Amino acid sequence: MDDSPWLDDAEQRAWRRTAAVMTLLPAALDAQLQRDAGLTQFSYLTLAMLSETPGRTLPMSALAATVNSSLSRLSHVVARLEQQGWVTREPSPESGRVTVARLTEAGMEKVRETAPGHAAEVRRLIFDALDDEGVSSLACVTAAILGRLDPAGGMRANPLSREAHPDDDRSATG
Amino acid sequence: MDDSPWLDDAEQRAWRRTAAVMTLLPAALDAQLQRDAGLTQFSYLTLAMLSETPGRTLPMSALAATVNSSLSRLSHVVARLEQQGWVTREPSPESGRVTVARLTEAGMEKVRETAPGHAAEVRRLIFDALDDEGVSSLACVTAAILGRLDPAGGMRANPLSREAHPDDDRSATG
DNA sequence: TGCTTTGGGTTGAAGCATCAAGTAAAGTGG
DNA sequence: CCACTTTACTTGATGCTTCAACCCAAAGCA
Repeated sequence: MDDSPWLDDAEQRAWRRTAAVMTLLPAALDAQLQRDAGLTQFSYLTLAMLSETPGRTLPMSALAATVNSSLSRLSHVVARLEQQGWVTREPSPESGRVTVARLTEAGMEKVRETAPGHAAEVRRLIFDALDDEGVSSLACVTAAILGRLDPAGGMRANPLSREAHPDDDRSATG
Repeated sequence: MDDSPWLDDAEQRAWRRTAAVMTLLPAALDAQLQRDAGLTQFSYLTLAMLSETPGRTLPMSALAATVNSSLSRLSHVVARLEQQGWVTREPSPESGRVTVARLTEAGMEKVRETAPGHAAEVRRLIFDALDDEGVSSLACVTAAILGRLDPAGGMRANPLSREAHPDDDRSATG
C-alpha cells in the first residue's frame, strides 16, 4: 500500500491531465444534454441502455449493472423518468422481488431525438481530437484501468461485451 | 454538427469504456478519500493546490482556475474547509474585490497525512494497470482531449504547465 | 462628478448523489 | 414449516453541485 506511494514525473503529468479530463469532460457532456434535452448524462444513459435492449425492458438490477450505478441511485432516477412518462415500472411476473423498467414509446422518442446531438458532442470533444491510433490507445488504456475498477464487474462478462450481442441499433449510444 | 454524428465500432467501444471509467474512477477515488480522510476529491484537490503554492495562498478565482471549477462551487467548498479550520479567507490588501484563500498549518497537516494514501490509490487504480507506453498514451490522449475542452483554459498557459514552475514538492498531488 | 459596465465573490434554493435504514420476497437449515 | 439469511428494491435524510440572483469594488466615460 505504501510500497511506492509517489508518482514519477511522467505519471504525475498523466494523472493531472486525467484528473482534468475527468472533471471537464463529464461537465461538458452534461451541459450539452441539459441544454438540449433537459437530461443528465446518467438519465440519458439509462434511457439509451433500455432503448437498446430487446423488448426495451430490464430488471432494475440488470439496468444498474449496465449503467454502472448503485441500485439506489437508479431507483431515484427511474422514479423521475417515470414521472416524465419515459419509463414505467412493473413487478416482474417471473419473480416477486424483481421490478422491471420499461421504456415507453415517449421515452423511445426522447432517445431518438436526443441521440444525434449527444453523439455529435461526444465526437466533437473526443474523437475529433484523436487519430485512429489515438482511438485505439484510448480503448486500450481505458480497458486496462477498467480491469482494476470494480473487479467484480470485470468478472461478470465485462460491461462492454455488449459488442458481442446484436447491437446494430445505433439509435441510442452516441 | 450533424455532419457525421454516429460513431463507428472502434469509436463506440472506446467511448463506452471511457464513459465507464469516467463513472467508476472518480467514485473509487472519492470513496478512498471519504473513508480515510473525510474529504471529497474536490476538496482534497483544493487543499493540495494551495499546499503547492508558494505562500500557500491564492485568490479565489486563481484557485478556481487551477482546480477547474466555477467560483460558486469553490466558494461553497472553501466555506466548509474554513469551518474545519483548514483554510482561511481574507480580503486582499492589493485589491478590494479579491479574496485570498490561505491554507492553515492544520490544513497543511491534513494534506500531509492524506496525500500518501491517495497517491497510493491513484497508483493502484491507474498506473499499476499501465506500462510505460500506456502512461505515455494516456498523457497524449488526455492532452488531445483537453485541448478541445475549455479551449479558453487551454490558452491561458494550460492548467498543466505547472510542470514548468518549481514544483518539486511532491507532498500534495497524489 | 454621476452613471453604467465589468469583474470578483457570495448566497439561497433546487436538483442530484450517496448513505443508512427499511420492506418484502425467495432461498436455506433445522 | 418456522426461524434466519440473502436478494431486490425503495425511501428519507444529508450533503454536494449548480444555477440564478445578488452585492460590492473598480474601471470606463461623459
